[in-house]
Amino acid sequence: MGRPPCCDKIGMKKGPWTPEEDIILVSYIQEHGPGNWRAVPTNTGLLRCSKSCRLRWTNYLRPGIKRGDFTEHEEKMIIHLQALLGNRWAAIASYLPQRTDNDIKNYWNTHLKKKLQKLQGHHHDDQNGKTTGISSPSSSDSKSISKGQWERRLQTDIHMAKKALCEALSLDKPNTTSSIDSKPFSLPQQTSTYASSTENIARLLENWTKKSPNSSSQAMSVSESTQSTSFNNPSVGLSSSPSEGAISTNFAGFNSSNSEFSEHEAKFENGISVHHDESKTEMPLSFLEKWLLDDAGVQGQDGYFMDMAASLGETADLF
DNA sequence: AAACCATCCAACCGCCTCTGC
DNA sequence: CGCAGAGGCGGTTGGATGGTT
Repeated sequence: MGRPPCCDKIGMKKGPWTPEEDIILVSYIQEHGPGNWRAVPTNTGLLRCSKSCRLRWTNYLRPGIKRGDFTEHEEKMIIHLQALLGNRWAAIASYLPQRTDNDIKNYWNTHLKKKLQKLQGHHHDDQNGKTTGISSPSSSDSKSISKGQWERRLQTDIHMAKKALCEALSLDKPNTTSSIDSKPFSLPQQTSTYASSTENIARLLENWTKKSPNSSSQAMSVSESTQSTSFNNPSVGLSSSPSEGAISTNFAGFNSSNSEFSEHEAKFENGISVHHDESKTEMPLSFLEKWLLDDAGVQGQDGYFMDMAASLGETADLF
């Protein structure tokens, strides 16, 4: 409307983030926690708008982000969830805590959409144009879905989510400290998530030093000014050195004060797996994952899920 | 080796929702 | 209740990179 975009401010920088900026941002968030993004540029001196800072954090610097190729398991999850939720990438991302909504969106647009379109075309040839593609609520097919049907879907969606949560909470591992409030995360998780962040920074610095060797010392002075442990050591988060304890504690406090992250993690602590290592696909399926991936399970639901099963069963042929 | 094309993905933009006053 | 500001989200863009001709 009348309100100018925040990035219209004079002097605001745009474009790719430099490692220096990343370090400043991470250092600030480590100290103050994410949130109050409006204050970030003013308090850090970053010439970035609040939105840009938030985006950079959530999509790139946030701990626990897994980068690289999507696993087959993740692909399936995305396809199923997209069919279920439509292009609600943030919602889909909440089921894949290691991936950002932007990543999922990009992956969908560049890989999965094409894959499914190809498949859809195939089925059109095979079955005389019978609608066999994914049944996305946001797709053109969804226009034929009545409002009532859509509401039922939504209700079922909520019901299933509730059920999943209940089951996850009640059937959860007996020895887990189910008290989220007492201590949200175990230490290894913290260190591991921190390691991810550290690795992000380390990777950045690595690339950065290749490009501009002179600026690395600058970066270190920035990071050293706010924390004793250097960011450019990827092993820091994984090690069990005494100094790591300080970092872990730091990030423990950081996590607990981080509504976005801690909430995100807490959501998945019970039942819905949170794995910060690369062995995610090897882990046993959670209830929800089973539900998402098991077409037979889907078929037991109402008409929507019958439709889902029909369409998803075909998408499953992809793999 | 150079030009062209396709793909990827980080970042931006604009709209919507939520919250506080 | 209405308004304004901040955060969040989804769509889109454009630069970088890799592959092909």
